[in-house]
Amino acid sequence: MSRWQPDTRERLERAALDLFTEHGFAETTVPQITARAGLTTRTFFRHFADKREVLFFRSADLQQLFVDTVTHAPEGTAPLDTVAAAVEAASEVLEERPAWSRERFAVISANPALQERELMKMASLTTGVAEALRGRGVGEPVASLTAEAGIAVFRVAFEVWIRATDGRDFRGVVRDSFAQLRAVTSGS
Amino acid sequence: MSRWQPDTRERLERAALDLFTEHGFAETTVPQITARAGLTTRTFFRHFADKREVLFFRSADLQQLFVDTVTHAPEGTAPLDTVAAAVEAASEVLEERPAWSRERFAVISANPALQERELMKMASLTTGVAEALRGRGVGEPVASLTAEAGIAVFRVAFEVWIRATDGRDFRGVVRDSFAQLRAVTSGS
DNA sequence: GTCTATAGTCCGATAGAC
DNA sequence: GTCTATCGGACTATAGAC
Repeated sequence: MSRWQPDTRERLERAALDLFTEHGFAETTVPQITARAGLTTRTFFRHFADKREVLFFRSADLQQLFVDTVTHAPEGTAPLDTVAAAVEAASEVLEERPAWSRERFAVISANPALQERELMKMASLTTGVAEALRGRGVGEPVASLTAEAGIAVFRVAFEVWIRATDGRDFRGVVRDSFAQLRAVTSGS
Repeated sequence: MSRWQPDTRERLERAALDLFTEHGFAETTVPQITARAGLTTRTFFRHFADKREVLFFRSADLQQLFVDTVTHAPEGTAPLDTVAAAVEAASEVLEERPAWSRERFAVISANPALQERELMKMASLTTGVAEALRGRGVGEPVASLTAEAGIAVFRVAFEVWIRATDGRDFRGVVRDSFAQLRAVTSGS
């Protein structure tokens, strides 16, 4: 048994999300977060590069899922279809803890600094997907364009899904969104 | 004659970009910027919400151009074509001061915090374009999807253009990129 | 784990433009 | 008189250095 609780990261994440929800992101200080988790300020910055990062360190899992899904799509699958499969696969992550997803979304929506970080994670997702596509032999700039379009659909579908009150499942929203993207780009 | 020089913002912008280029963004302090411009620290924060914003306050012009172009496109133009026209119109802004565009791009590329802010401005651009599309009667989520796709093309085309050594004009890169997006989304 | 620099806020005072 | 822009300084939290 270790001298420290093994779930330090998770406790900090939980304490932070609770405090951000109660008092707002800007109004919560790092010492307040660590006090609630029974740790020191220094410990916080050992686990997270900055105060915002505590809400985002799980996005690495999502990126891994996207990259794996694109990489292991059946041979011959069209580039955009591999990305569509990846975005649909995200439903597993999102629908696993819907309450957490919503709470987190509410906090981020209320703070521009957090939206910036969210956009950075999306950009990282895009880069990862583009790289995976190049690994399948897709050239540039088609790989980047496909990744950008796919992540754009993810962003729009996520917003539709999280705001929906009727409990539509994420996969369905994603399928509709991809169909709409194809319709929009088919003219001219 | 006024007690203050009238071009405070511009002088701060110039001093900041010079110092960022010479020493890097993180290594440059706000007092150094204001000293070079002959002003006090406090004055900097009156003009810019934070240190990063000094590189971005001109993006409001670009957004206005995008919104106007979409809004005033000929009646009956397909949504994505109005956005394509807006992205092409950006060439005027970009090719007006190419040296400044490149210097600015180099500074932003070297710093993640600045990339976050850049992404935020792109998101704002997307929101503005989506709103303009809704003003033309385009419904949701088609308006958002079209705006996202168009700005994605802008982002990719800008990178291709700025990295190009052969002096290709921006409009041509944009046309090619839109054509590639259409090709990518036409399958399946 | 302590110490410190810098970003960024808040208070007020002042001075020219209109 | 009102509006807007400058300056001064004290203050807190973040984040990095040691």
